[in-house]
Amino acid sequence: MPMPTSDRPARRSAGRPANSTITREAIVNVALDQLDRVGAHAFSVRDVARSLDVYPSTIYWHVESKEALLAEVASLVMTGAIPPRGSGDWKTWLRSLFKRYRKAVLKHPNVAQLLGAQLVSNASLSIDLIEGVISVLLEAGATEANLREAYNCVISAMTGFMTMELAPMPLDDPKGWAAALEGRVRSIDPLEHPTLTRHLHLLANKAFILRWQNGSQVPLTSSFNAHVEIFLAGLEVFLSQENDSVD
Amino acid sequence: MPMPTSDRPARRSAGRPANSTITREAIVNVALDQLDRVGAHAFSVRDVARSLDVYPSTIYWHVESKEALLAEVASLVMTGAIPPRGSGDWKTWLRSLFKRYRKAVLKHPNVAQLLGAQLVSNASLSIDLIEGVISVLLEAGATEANLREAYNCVISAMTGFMTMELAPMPLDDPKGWAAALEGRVRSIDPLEHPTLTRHLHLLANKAFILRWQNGSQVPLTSSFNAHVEIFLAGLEVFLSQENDSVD
DNA sequence: ACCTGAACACCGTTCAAGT
DNA sequence: ACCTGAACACCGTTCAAGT
Repeated sequence: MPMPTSDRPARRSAGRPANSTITREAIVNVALDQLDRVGAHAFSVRDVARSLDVYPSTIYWHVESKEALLAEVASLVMTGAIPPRGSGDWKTWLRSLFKRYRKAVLKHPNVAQLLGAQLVSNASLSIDLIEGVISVLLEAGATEANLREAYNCVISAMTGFMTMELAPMPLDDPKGWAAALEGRVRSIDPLEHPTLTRHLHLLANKAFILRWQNGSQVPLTSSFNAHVEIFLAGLEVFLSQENDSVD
Repeated sequence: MPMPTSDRPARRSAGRPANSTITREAIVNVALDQLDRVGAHAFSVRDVARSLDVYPSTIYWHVESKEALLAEVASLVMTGAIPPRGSGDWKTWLRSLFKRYRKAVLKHPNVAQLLGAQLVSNASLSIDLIEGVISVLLEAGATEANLREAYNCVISAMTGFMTMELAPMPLDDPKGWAAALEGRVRSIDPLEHPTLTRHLHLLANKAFILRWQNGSQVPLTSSFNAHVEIFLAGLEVFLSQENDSVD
């Protein structure tokens, strides 16, 4: 059957509709819903069209590609994640940035895959974020010689951890796969890997590579917080290193 | 035409072949080639089958799924990236780990997408890596109270930066997209974003969000090195914090 | 045991045609 | 301007059937 959905009774005829509900904004909202439900891998523009009860080609009148749609979705999730300036020193501002980013992404865990590994980030992360990071780094003592490096490290610190934390589990057979990994983890040879064996109880299902559930089911909050503090402490050391010629 | 390839003259008939060239290993090697050429997004098991001049279903006799195949490819790239124990102190070992990881991934940039954002990492990163990281962290002074956090930060520091650095550019229209971003970057309003404008020359095409080529075309080596040093310095601070009860 | 060949249930995207 | 309807060129995966 050629209908987008089989149970919807009223079929819209061609031409400009009286009630123009199919806006770009509506498409993006539905797309975010889809992404939340099925993940980036199973996300399809045909499903978005089905939810809106239109043909797939309709989507392409409002949006240029699947990629552009996902970029828009990602930037929707990111709105409001940048802290205002003037709230404390550089460490406070960066800490606030990281925490706001985490909060925003945890509301829609599947966007982490977009922000980290697809260059969607280029379109989704705002110019204001960049301006804020640079200002704060200069305030922290960054120079022409190390500003670029410090900036790149801030952006990667912001996104990197959560990209891994929220990486998707294998799609099919989630139960069997989890059981298999759990079995593999629990049957590690104590003779070959004594240290791992001794500390496995601390790590099982709460550490990268050794877990069978991802961050949306088992958040790694304390590790993320450690990650932030490690980065801030390290950045301070890094920025104070080449300052022998300044003072 | 039903043939997998149209130009190959000799078509294999069904049944067990005399020269059994289609091994699991051969499939993984061809898959790595494919991944290097087309990227994770365009990678298809049908293309792998075409390269081997067999039907797609043949692949599925040797390998359980596309996902499992990519996991195998990733772990192939990772072999040998773990430094041997006993070479210096914990900082030296971790630095060596990060540099080896970078070297291995740069040889096959498209696996970065697999290692970072898909949970392929679970299958691809080895148990030996875990054992090494834990040992070295204990040597560095990690306790039961912070081992898990430190471990998670090491793994994320290893993969996070490069996942972003090697994130794929938009597939279609790469030239137009690059020009568009370049234009957008160069036309930033100096009044609204004065700091960014002043330092844009340092960042253009060499910084996250502000670049139009990815890490395989424009490597961010100095930033990665800074990232490593920032992490190591920060980790040292982190591990020495709760040690007031020890000495 | 290992492969063919066909089929199933999907995709993203394009484009003429309608109103 | 905005949508239909059909089509194109693909996918991953399954499964009976061959040898």
